[in-house]
Amino acid sequence: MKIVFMGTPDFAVPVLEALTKDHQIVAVYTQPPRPAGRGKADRLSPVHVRANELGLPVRHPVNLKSAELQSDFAALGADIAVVVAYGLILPQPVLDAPRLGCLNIHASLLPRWRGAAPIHRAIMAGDAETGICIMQMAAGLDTGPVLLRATTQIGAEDTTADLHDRLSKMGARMICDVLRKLPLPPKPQSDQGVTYATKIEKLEARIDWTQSAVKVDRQIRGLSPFPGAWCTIAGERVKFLRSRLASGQGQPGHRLHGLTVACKDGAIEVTLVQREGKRSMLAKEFLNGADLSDIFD
RNA sequence: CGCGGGGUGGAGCAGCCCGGUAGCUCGUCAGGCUCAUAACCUGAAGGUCACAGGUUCAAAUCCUGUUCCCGCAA
Repeated sequence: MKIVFMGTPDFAVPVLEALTKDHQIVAVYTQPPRPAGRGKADRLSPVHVRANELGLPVRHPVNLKSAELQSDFAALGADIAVVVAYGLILPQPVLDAPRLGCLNIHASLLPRWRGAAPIHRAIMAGDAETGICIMQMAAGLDTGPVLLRATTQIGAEDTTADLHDRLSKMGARMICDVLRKLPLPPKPQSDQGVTYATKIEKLEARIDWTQSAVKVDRQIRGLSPFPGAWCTIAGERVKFLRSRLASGQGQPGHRLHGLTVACKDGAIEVTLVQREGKRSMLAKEFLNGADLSDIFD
């Protein structure tokens, strides 16, 4: 099939790669290069980079509001568009342009966690499972009818990075399935159980040790690796990237032993950390180095 | 040229400001102790101190350039 691919971050890359095997990608749409990272230099999106490597034509409009851009899109004559974490609202004319419409890969069990950060939110909420939904795109935010759905368990020590990886691969496999089996019966989303996965704010990353151990643990795992939950130790900012619940009691923020820290109730054990200016390291390695303050805040 | 931290035996760090025998916590290897252990004791191996210049009697340490890694911000 002739496919238009629309996506931006790493999550979308495996999907693009999978599609190129059996289909013709007539264009790749992605977010425009923006100044990012350390230098301030314009940086291409991960999808943009991969598309270049694959020799695919890339388009990166700031939005799709103009009639001209919309007719350019329609002129591609695609059978279908596959959209995954693109980051732009698609106007109705765009949704209608491909012969078979637009399909979206969403990393949650819709209608739960519609929106921008479904993986982070699922972990932070302590969900036992999440998954992938492939839906026929409609006007609203992640409201379209679902064509294919699959679930995966969220392990007690899973981080967003872990799930992100797993779900990305699932999505890639599933979209290929869907394209092979079309047409599939669209199943409208329930209007019960709708929740929204709002964008992650930097402010959410600061650890508050007066929260329960369960919440702190979910926060650490949910925000790993980005933006990374953190606190300060003797004035130095330290990110915690993996953790698990531990036994123990104490003053919130006080280190009980190793990297086991007391919360409001119970404690958590941090297993992967990253100091400023350093790469991430196992708790064991971290503990070999500096002698630690006993109070984290 | 957005701000900033760092590259020291296999790992994590100290030493650098105030140049002059390379140290700590682990790991590894050998031996000992122990019913046993991620425990303990003894000993050993292992480092061109990122790279290249410069200053100096002498540079991990001071100066310059290069390169790689990372935090903030976006």
